[in-house]
Amino acid sequence: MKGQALIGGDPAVLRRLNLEAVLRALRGREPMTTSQISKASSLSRQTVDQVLDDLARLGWVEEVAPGKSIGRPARRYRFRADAGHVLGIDVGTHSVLLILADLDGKLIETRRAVLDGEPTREERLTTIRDAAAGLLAVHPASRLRALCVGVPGIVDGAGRVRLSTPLPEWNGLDLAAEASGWFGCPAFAENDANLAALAEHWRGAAQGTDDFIQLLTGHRTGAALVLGGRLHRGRTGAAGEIAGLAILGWDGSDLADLRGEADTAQVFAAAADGDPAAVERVDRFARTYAQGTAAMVLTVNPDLVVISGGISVAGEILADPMRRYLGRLCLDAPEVRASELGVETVALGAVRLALDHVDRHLFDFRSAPESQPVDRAGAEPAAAPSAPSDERPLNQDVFELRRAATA
Amino acid sequence: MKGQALIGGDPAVLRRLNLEAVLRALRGREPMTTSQISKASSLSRQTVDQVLDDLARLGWVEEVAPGKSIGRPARRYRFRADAGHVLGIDVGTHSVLLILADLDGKLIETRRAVLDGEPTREERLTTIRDAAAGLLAVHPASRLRALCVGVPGIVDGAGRVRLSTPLPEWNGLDLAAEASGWFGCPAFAENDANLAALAEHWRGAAQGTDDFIQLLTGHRTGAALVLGGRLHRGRTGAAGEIAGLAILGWDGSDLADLRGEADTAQVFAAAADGDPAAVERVDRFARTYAQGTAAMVLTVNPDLVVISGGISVAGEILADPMRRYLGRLCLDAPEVRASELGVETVALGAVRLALDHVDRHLFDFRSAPESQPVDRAGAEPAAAPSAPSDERPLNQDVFELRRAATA
DNA sequence: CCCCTTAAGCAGGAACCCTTCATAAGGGTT
DNA sequence: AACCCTTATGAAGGGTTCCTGCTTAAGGGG
Repeated sequence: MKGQALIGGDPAVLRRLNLEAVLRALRGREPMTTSQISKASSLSRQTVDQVLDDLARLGWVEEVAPGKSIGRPARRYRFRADAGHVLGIDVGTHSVLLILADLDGKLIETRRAVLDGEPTREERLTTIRDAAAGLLAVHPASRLRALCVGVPGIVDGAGRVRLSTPLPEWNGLDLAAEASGWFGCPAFAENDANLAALAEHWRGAAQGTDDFIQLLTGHRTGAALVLGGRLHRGRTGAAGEIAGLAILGWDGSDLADLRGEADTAQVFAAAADGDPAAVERVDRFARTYAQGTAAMVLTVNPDLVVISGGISVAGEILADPMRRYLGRLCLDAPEVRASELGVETVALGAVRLALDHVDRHLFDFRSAPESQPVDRAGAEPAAAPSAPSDERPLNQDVFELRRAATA
Repeated sequence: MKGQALIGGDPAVLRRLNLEAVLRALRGREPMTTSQISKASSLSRQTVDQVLDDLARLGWVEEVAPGKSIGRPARRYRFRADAGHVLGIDVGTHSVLLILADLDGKLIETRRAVLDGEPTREERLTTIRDAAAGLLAVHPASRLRALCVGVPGIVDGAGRVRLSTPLPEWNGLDLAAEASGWFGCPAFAENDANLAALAEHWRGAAQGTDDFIQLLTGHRTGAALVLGGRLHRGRTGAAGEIAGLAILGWDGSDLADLRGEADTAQVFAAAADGDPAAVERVDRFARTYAQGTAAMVLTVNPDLVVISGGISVAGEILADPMRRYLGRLCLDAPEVRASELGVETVALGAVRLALDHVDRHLFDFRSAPESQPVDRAGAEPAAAPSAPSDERPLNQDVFELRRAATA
């Protein structure tokens, strides 16, 4: 039914499976001893030992000093989060935010680049690329495994910019293909609201929730959907564009009234102090806001609605009336939370998306023909033991390692 | 991240993987020779031979007469679609439709049972169970592997009836648990609109489309969502209940006007003949209908909207104005098609859901801890070679077969 | 009746995993 | 300091699975 490959396995597939199992056990946790991994993966200690040996030579794991314990000290291994880096990029109209992170998602370094005036398509690209190159130059030992660029506008599944009002010069640009030529690593492009949703799911208000709606309201309002734990983009990446339905009022004055960022915060502050006029304005905003939201909530019946973007400064002042109105409009109202992630949200989501790609590649023992971006892997870096090559299946690497060892 | 088991593999896992690969190659196709399977699965002919031997002894495949060809005639094998049956049940207010199908989804037999008056909870259950038992009695050799019951109303993920207006006596009933006690096979319960969507995806207007909205309009209007090729139920199974938003008009008179089934067909016929009053009524209906649909379309941005239920008799007479209005309301309007499946739609979807369970069990080489229903498998049927046991992993069966052979 | 073509069957070899037993390396105790 | 206890490490043996190469079998066509 799906594009599931029919291929069944050599014994090598088994090995690959076990490489993955061990890696998965080690990933994101404290260093573990061989025996602990053996228990966790239900493999024999012997096998784990051999697998760890391979992984160590490939550079994916590393031995650390043994811990204190009774009996003979056990060797401990940790996942080498520094075996690769990923880059998340948030492109705004006048500035660009870049985050470099390791494979555990720990932020290594953040950088901001500014763009004055009205840059051309190429100028914008070059500025971003140069900023990224500068950031990478500070960490020369690292190997970039994936990057993701967030764009305000509609981006299709292949990473082409379909329609961006804030960045008109990028309309029609095949951004993913462009960026994958930069550093010889897979590159992705994605709508910024979608990335914000990924960030909330990862480290924000939507942790542990697999079905939620992410509202993003700044100068205009968009929404992103996470369903079944996965981003739902829709046919052309336009899922969540409910503002298109005039009757729901999302383009009406009730919303515009509160969307100028300068004024907004003051109104919310006044409402918090109990100023009747401000309370009334917020309430009217919430009623309209809830109406459009209800249409989406009734459609997908999510667990949660996250309010983010410039409007999220309101916090409970807005979330509270939203709860009230949604409770009236929906048979089965979801939770409502305001985002607490800051300006780094979108870039953080881009990091997550890049990491997802790395994970998919690491942990899908079938050759994973799924949605790989244009991949000009460039020259092989001579397979130094400390620099795992990226776009080949694990078992192939092991195979070549063996050959080299026996020669 | 997901509940992915960490288990890595014995050599037995490899075997299981290859059993599945061969089964998958054979499934739903014409009989194949060993060499053909070898090519399709990229396993060696030798291995395929051995695997086929196991599968034959387990009753999953069968040798058929060799075809005409040059050279030594090759033995040919086919998937034994009759190695098990599934049952799909559509429960209505006054009647119940049952379909028995084989593992290829071929319909074996259909039966209808009627229910007069206002049966109690138990009476309705008993009537259905007896009808099913009668149907199964006609095919004593078959082994029932799963069944699914479709219910008009909200059904949660565990198969409990949350809220059913047409079947009030079933409110709160744990239908899946109830039905899984009937024949010692896994049983599922699901909302009828959801099942209709599965049917359309399988053999109806939505073939080949992985993101679509299924509208179901009879006496009332509901909707089902298929996203990413999978049913999206929502938190409490209430996804698609857009009628709850009054402003969209789905509870208003424009729709009620056309929903009495007796009258409806006449109006559509008159509109097809060009009667201005009828055309006007259909157009007004379509406008309101499109408005509620647009809210969902803008939310999920699907490829297709399927119109089904009593209203689908309209065909193009309704689909056409729907296209027009959706085109105005949506930035990115999807295709619109009227269902052409008949009264068996829901029962057919129930068959599909039951088959999905069988497939998942057959083809997921990990022990598949996912969403298994209450499973009182009952007494083991002494493992006759022609009656594969169902709720155990394939490789365990093979193992026991080996043991018996060497003893 | 012989030749050609294709399939089936039978070793031989390699990769992988598991179990078992002996050995090593610490800490605590006498 | 020597001994014991605990736990980890290392090597050997056995079993399963898969692949490759070779020989044998079974048809059809000249």
